[in-house]
Amino acid sequence: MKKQFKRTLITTALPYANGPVHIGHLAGVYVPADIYARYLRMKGEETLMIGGSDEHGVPITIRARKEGLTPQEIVDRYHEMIRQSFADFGISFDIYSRTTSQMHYDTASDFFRTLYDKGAFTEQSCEQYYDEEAGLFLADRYIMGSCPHCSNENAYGDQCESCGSSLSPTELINPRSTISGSVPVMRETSHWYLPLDRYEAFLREWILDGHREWKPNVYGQCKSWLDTGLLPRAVSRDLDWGIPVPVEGASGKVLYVWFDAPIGYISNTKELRPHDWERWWKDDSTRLVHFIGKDNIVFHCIIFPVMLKAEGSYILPDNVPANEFLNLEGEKISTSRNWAVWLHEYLEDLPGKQDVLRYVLTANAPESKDNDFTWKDFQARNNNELVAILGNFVNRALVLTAKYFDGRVPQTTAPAYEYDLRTLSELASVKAELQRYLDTFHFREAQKEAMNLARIGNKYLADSEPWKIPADSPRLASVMNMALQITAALTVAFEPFLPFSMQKLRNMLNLEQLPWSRLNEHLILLPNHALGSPELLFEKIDDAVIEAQMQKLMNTKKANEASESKPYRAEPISPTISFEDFAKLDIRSGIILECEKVPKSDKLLRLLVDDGLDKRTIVSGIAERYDPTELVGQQICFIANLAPRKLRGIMSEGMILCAEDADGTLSIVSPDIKVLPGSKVK
RNA sequence: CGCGGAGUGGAGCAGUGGUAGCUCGUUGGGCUCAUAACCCAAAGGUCGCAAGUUCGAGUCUUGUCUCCGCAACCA
Repeated sequence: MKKQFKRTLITTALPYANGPVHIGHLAGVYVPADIYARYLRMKGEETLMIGGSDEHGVPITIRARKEGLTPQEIVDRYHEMIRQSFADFGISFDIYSRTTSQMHYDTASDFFRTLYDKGAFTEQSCEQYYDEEAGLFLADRYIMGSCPHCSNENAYGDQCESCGSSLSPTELINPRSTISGSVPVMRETSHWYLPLDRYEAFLREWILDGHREWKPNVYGQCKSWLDTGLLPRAVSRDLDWGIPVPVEGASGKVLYVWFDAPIGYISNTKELRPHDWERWWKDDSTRLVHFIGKDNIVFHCIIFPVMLKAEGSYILPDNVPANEFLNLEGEKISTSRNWAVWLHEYLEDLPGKQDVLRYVLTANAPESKDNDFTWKDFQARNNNELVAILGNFVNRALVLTAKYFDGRVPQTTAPAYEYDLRTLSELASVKAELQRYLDTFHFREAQKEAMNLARIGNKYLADSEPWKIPADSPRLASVMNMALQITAALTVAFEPFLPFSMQKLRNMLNLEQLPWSRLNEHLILLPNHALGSPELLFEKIDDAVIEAQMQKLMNTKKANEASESKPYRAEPISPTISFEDFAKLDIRSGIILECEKVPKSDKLLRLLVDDGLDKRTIVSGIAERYDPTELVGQQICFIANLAPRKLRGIMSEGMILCAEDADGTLSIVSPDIKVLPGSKVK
């Protein structure tokens, strides 16, 4: 049984305010959400579309520090930029707010407090690095030290940017705080956790049984999380940028950004509708729909619903139409590598072409798998579809009317031709198909169906050949009347997809915006209605324009290559050590007796090594370079007195010495003549 | 055997048991009102591979290969 809803609340993923937005954002989330919202509004359904910037979290504080600004200054800048981009592209938010608003602070605080008072959280302690001088706990990114792999002295606590290894802060050698420069100490801290594991049964029933209609990528991802088993998730952090945890004795702690952000949907609704927001969030005749990218599935299908469920008075999402990712010219869009088409730059280079991008991104939307945006495809879709089919039909209809009827809608005459009736019935079926696709979030197909309407129009003109009909024939009047009615229907069918162009088209028709229900009417334009002046709806895009864009990307690529493959320079030599320090190292030669790949790992080999006294197991990350079978019998050098360490469950007793080339290629260090196992290396 | 998604004519996609479709591109023809646009027609696919269920499979089952993403991981 399908549930009857009275209104729809659409939320869009909150973009993170530490950079501008690009075509991937638009294609994955905002264009589909906007199409859906416009469609519902045209149908006269009560609809809200909520958006806003996500402005907390560690990366923003790091960017602020790097640029010598406050986090607030950073988010002010990008919030404004993002807001402007969305406005420019006609994303029709009812509100676009931000998570640094007072309303959001209050709402998120209250939400946390309610769950806290209900005992919905658990509290756990753990050890974390603490900066005594600055007086705060350090997030991974705030700790630097020497990389244990490549000895780069400026590795971060979560990653070494020199060798690309991902790290945990405790691995760093000589860790130091990036805030004060002091040496951090381990200190116990405690955090609140949302015990997701307690909600497994609820989630299983709600999603796996109750929402089989969700898209395969969403449903599959949820099922996988549930089958793996859920763990309690921390909802607080030791940080000074965020919403303070509203609990006594929790100073220095803020809400984890992923706890805070989705509540932003609620805060922003409240800000927009202070008096009746609860109708949108707490009335089960409201339908809640989250538009997101695939990276956010777990937060919107698991964590946020659990938060809402734990609070108790909120409705849950009815659907979460998550899209996959959009690539650019065959490569992943990357902010840090500047591999993107930025919305603000697009509008500078191609002014007035918002709808072209909207059209292309919808036609090629990553609805079921990752898709690729190419400038060639962009040009082809503009020239062959928007210009040649839609724009051209409109132009034909208007130019002919201007020519034969002085720009006034001619009187249609009965009896209607059989061919006219058939064309009218096609209009009705276009409407039905459009609705079917829009209702199920198949925007790509829906847009194609709208384009069919223009095809029907072109075919109607070609078959009816009004240019061959005598000027005084009543048939000419009814043919042109029909062509104009189809044109008017186009303003309805394309309105959700191409709002700017349809406004332009309505001006040409001297027509106001119509509700969805009138899409299949054939009497939209009344006889003798004066049309506005015709102009071109879309323009062809020249090769030169496309080449300029591709050149821009090529330049980016070159710049990236240049910075990546800068002339090789060896790593700086580490600080001088004493002979005593060196003597602490016990380096030996050995012979590999056995060798096999460690299961479930990409890079690890488990080696059994004869060290002259005994056999020892060493795990080494060389599987990508060496075939296990060819290593047996190979002489190696290894550090014999290194503290053992577990790797993927196997205790590794030592470290193989390898030379690592600039490109990361590994080469085992080996004595060049046969030596006895256990021979000292010095 | 960590998890999920995807593999359908040159390109991009639809199609969850009953004659394999759509858009673009290609080729040929028509038209000339229109931004050399439009209309018609044709060519082009053993639906990744293999086995199975079935009267019948792109569609269900099992196995397998490839691509994408996530996770893990590099003493």
